[in-house]
Amino acid sequence: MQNHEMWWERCQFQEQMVPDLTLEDIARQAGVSRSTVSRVVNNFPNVSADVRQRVLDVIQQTGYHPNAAARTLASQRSWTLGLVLPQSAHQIFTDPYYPHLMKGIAQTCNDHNFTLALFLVGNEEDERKISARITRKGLLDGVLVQSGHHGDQQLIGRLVDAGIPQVVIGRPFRYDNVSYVDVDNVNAAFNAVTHLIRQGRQRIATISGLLQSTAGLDRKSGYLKALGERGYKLDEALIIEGDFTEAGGYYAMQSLLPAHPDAVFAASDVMALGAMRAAREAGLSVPDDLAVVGFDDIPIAATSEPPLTTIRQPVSQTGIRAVEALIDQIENGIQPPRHIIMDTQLVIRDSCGANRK
Amino acid sequence: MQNHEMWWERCQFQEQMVPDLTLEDIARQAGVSRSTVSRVVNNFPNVSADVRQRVLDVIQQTGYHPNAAARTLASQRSWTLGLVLPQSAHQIFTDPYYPHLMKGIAQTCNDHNFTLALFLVGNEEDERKISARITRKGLLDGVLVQSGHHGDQQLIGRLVDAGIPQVVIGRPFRYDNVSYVDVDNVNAAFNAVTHLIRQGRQRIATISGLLQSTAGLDRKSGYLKALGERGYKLDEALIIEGDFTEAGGYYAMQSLLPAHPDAVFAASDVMALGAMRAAREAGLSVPDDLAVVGFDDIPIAATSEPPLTTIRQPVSQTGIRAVEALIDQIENGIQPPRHIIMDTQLVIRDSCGANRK
DNA sequence: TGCGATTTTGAGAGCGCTCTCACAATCATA
DNA sequence: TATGATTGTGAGAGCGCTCTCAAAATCGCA
Repeated sequence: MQNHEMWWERCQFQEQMVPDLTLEDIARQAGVSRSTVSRVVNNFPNVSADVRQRVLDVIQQTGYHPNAAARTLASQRSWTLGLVLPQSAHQIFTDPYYPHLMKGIAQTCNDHNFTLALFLVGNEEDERKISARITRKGLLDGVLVQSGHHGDQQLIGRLVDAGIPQVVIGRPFRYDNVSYVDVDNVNAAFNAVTHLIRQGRQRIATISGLLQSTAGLDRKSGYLKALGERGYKLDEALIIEGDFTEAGGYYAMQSLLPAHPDAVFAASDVMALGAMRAAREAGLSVPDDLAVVGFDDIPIAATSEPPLTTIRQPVSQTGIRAVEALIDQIENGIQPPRHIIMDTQLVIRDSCGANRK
Repeated sequence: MQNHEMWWERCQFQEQMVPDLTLEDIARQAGVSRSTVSRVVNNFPNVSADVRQRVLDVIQQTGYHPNAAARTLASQRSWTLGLVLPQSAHQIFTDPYYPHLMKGIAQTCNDHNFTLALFLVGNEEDERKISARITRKGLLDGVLVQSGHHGDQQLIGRLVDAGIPQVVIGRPFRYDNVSYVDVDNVNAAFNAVTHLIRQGRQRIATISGLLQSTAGLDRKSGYLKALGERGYKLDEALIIEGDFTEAGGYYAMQSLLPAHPDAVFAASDVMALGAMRAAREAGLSVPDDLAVVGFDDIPIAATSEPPLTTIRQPVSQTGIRAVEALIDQIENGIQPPRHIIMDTQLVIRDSCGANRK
């Protein structure tokens, strides 16, 4: 296959319903062999201009489309990529992270003329069914696994064992031999907390993400690193594990309150929102009594009361890079695993106190 | 194919990486013919118990998985469903509607052993590529189109012309010959507005959805119907078209303010949130000065200030029903189009004023 | 034990495409 | 014009499975 942009993507849709045509039919009507039609269809060179045109005309008139299954069988390429969103992802599926990720992935697949197959694994049984389907040949050329959660390691291992090209989105727990793309969570959290330190905050708490996830772990590391570098001494009372939900942030903040923090870094915006709700209910003013920094830059972060200072991560971009890495792996064979780390950006709004007069 | 729950979904994953096996290989090792292995693999009856066991053993040992492309080619069934989220959907992709819809769809596909292929169409070019890919044989057994937007009618028409089994999610503009499943938007809006009337509100405004969408249109109809039935006379100054975004709701509310509404029905929660923000900035108290009802019941609706009264729609359930209808159509052939309408539920919280002492 | 009915098994013809290989046609060069 | 290199075209063997049809094995019952 020489050129991924195929003629039928340019061709106008045929209005009338056509009987199922085969290469053979086109060949007969154009007075050439099956091989020649195949060459035209696949944009191969070595077809004389007039023959090519004759074949294209017949194709145009008849509204012929090649059969996907037959091509896949003969060429051993399905032009389909799988995207697996595991159990952990399923639960927090209302997080705008996923739509954005999927948007980047779907768009990139489309650009490269790949079809995207989506697998949401909800439970153990799903996982069984899905791994069987994925490891089956002739369906997928490669797989993207959104992960970073502890429970997803098995699936990743299976794909490695099956020798299926794979790129993980999010840092996996064990990442020998696996390519992945992740945002730089450690640095992002480091920058967020450093920013709070520069505001003169003394008692900086954190509502971490789930510590079964590498994102949760890494963001906590960044928090600790920032405090450590500035000589703050560790206070366990200022650290609590959240679960990436609004309610989780709310309750986490409530239990943080007795330790009298004057700032909090939440590992997600929805948790930050929950934390602000708890603070508000406790009569604390944000940012005067409590500075808050979130993570994600979800849409409502800009319009919350007060607008939320947060970390913006390039989610779509992450998806794009993952697809590109996967396609590269498919086309050029297995290579040393690549670890792609995406930069983040601190978006300063009002909740951190930096904009006060 | 007698039974959709296939043996390989039950079978344990083979640890070692196996060479690509074919039916032929299994047949040879088990000392039977290809046909017999095929029968075992597909759970056909008419295979003696001992032979079946012998074959299953070999399959188990070798870790054989049938080739998807070969089956599709031979059986003319791909066991894959397409989900198309058109242009309009793409833009408002942060709406939690989509994740929930996809969850229902993906889960149901998995339950029925179908693979789900996702197509996000972002622009004209995408649409060309995607329609070509969809109408190609051998890739999809049927297609779900999330629609209800004016611009999506072309795609639906193409699929009808191509004779591909299809179920539309959301009421299409022209729905002759197309099956669809939609929530009862008219009634939902009717109930929401009737609820406001019962609270004694006199000047009830609406921030409608995009009127290029049937959802926007139908919700506005419900609003008008409720007012009409109670003898309220139409005041154009109380009606404004929104765009389903927070900012849209905010500006819409601002332009509604001069007309002095004492209640507003917003066609989506995010718009309701925007409206409340505008009201707050204008010094209006919700619900005392302005009662607000939204639509969707997104997660933050429960924790907004004040908590938002809204319409809960069975989004996942809608996806489930759509998949089931599509599979039915695939298995039992084209039938008279079905129109499935889902009920909604009014969730009363504080923003409508019903819970005041 | 024999004969028809039933069940189990195998042979083989596709499904619609790709791709190698050989042959035919064209070209450049001497 | 002869010769080899190059380009254009066709024949045909798969790819791995399904499914029909017929043969073989088994069964029921007289």
